[in-house]
Amino acid sequence: MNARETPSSATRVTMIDIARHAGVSKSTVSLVLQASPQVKAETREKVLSSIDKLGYVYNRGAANLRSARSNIVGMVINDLANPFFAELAVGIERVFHAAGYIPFIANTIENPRRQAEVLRSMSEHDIAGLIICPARGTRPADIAALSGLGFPTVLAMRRMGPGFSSVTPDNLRGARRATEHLIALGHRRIAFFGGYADMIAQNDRCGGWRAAMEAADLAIDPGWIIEGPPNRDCGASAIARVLDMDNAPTAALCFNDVVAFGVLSGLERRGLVAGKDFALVGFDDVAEARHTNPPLSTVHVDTASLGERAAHLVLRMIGGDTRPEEFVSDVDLVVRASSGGSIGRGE
Amino acid sequence: MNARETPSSATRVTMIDIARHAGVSKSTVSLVLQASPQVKAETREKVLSSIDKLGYVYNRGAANLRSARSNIVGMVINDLANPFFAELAVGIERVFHAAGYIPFIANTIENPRRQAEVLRSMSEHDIAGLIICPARGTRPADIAALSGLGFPTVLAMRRMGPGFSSVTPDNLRGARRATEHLIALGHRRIAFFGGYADMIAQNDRCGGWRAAMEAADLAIDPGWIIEGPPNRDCGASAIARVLDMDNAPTAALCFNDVVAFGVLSGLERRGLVAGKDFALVGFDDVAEARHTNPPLSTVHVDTASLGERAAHLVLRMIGGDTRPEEFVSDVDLVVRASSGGSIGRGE
DNA sequence: CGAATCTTGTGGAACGTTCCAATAATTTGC
DNA sequence: GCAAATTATTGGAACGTTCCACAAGATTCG
Repeated sequence: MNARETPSSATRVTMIDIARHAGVSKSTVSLVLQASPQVKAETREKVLSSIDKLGYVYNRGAANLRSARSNIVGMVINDLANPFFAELAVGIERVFHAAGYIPFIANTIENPRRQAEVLRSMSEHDIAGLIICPARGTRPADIAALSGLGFPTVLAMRRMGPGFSSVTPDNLRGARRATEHLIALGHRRIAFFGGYADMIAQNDRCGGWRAAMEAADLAIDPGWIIEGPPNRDCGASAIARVLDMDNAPTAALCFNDVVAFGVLSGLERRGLVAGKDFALVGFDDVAEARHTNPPLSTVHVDTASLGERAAHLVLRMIGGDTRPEEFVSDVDLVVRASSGGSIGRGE
Repeated sequence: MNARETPSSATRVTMIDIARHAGVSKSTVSLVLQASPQVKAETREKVLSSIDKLGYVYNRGAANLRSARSNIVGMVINDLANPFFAELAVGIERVFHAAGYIPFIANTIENPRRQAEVLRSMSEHDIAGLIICPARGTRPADIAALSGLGFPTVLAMRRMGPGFSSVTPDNLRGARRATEHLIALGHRRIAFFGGYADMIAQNDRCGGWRAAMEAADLAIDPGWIIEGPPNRDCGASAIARVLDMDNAPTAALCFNDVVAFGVLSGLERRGLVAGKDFALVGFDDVAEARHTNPPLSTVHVDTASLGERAAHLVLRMIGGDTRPEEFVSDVDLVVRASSGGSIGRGE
């Protein structure tokens, strides 16, 4: 039935078996598998057919050990359940796959200890390169230590200054434009929800918001800045908290879309509707943002291409060109219904 | 400054270097690293300190080669951009990480050729086990071939009968209950959107819909079944197509939430609102479902625990207990606004 | 036609571990 | 205080590749 010999015994088929079966040396088999041009077509056929007959499967671990070259790359994500990071991962994976690399993936859930564990595990596996979205609390020294490990590293969604490759959206500019949009709609009291001050991305986005507020001569109530994990719950509780203030804001910029989704449910729970009773803008423009109730105004990030860019950068560095590069991708404000028309005006 | 000697030269630190530095044999170093109880505490300390001083990093590839045991597992997902699969992946990754395994991840985007490529790549890396959500068009023989490769395989979201381990939600029952819900609301013409008939999951979900229709003695117009890829576009175009029929349905069950999201935008584009002008139910209950406009009625799947279950199953099989298990997880109908009140009643 | 060159193929060492059998060091029992 | 038993440690072979230096045969060329 099956042309292949079923290897019922536990021993695996190796290059040596192929060599014996094809009547050549193991070196020749190796050459064939590396598609070396210096083996005669006829010999190649013989070897290939033996490989097929015996059901041989290449052992990349052994090859890697001997050649000191690996086709494994690492991908450290801090929140894979956030659609933004999932989209990013998809872009990265696509490029790596096309280039013949296969990624380890790890989800740190913003936990530095977990991050340290997976980084160690990945180095033990001798990865050729790494893309990492550093968990909150990662110190620059932690990243710097990676460079001693012998593989190129690209930071995603977090810059670390010259000397480190990174790929980020233009957080500051995006946040600033989103805030200006709210101001133009007449809002004077605008809040910022989500993220922690010790996260660089939060710093930039919050900084953009602050810059816009200051440029418009608007005072900032410290109570309008609600820190928290970048998830739905954070958004829901932030909006609840802020609406009870004396000096309640009439609009908010969120650290990201997921936080904004939480705000949406928080508003709904109080019978309020975004875009009418409260103006809301997110950040990232994940696919779901256009389907929310109401559709979410947000800062569009070209996520997939950001991921692809990161992957290409790693590949370039693996290729020997190790010059670091800091790539900042352009962003766009996408106005949908959640930032609304004209409430809060005239105040 | 740094206690570690910076290995400026290209040669990596190996167990032999540690052995030399600690004044023991490489075997002893190996024993220490395997936490063998048969090495004296004092020796262990010596070795550990040398490891720390020289900045040694364990080479799992070499270990794996010699011991024929791997701590890599494979995870083949067909659409990581779908939040459902992302949630699934998170659950799986969590369990594997805790058990000391590290996953390769690959996104097949429903492409069998890509799937074949990644499976080959994973076998070449000698994975210890595999969880796969088979791409559309995967034949049972393709999966059966995997079992000859020497690692346990668990199917996720697709059964393949006894002999194969799998983990799936109760698709048939979920779809049936969702449809009964729509029927109870008075709908008589109910459509089914998304997926292809050659996908098992679609078969089951569509089958559940059909069963409920038949049980209620409702005729099915073949035009109500719109096949397509399980993504937003499919939902958007399906609703557009169906609303122009003579015999237009007043409600629809979608293959999954993402398709339902597309229907939501399709409806909006025509100025219709789900739950009022058309009743809509999704499947999966991804996190975003409660934030859509209007919130989506859907069949709740306990995704994370489904993923965890799959991972535990693989681990059990790696552990030597290779009895296959078909796990079917319970589902629940979650009624939100999109399935609405009472339109379409009375025909 | 002999040397040089090119083409094709080869055997053995090496990669960094684990495993095994054997030895060395220590403790126990009487 | 000596054999036996136990505990700690060790050297070398092995895992499945790639790499290197070399060799045998074919071809070119003046």
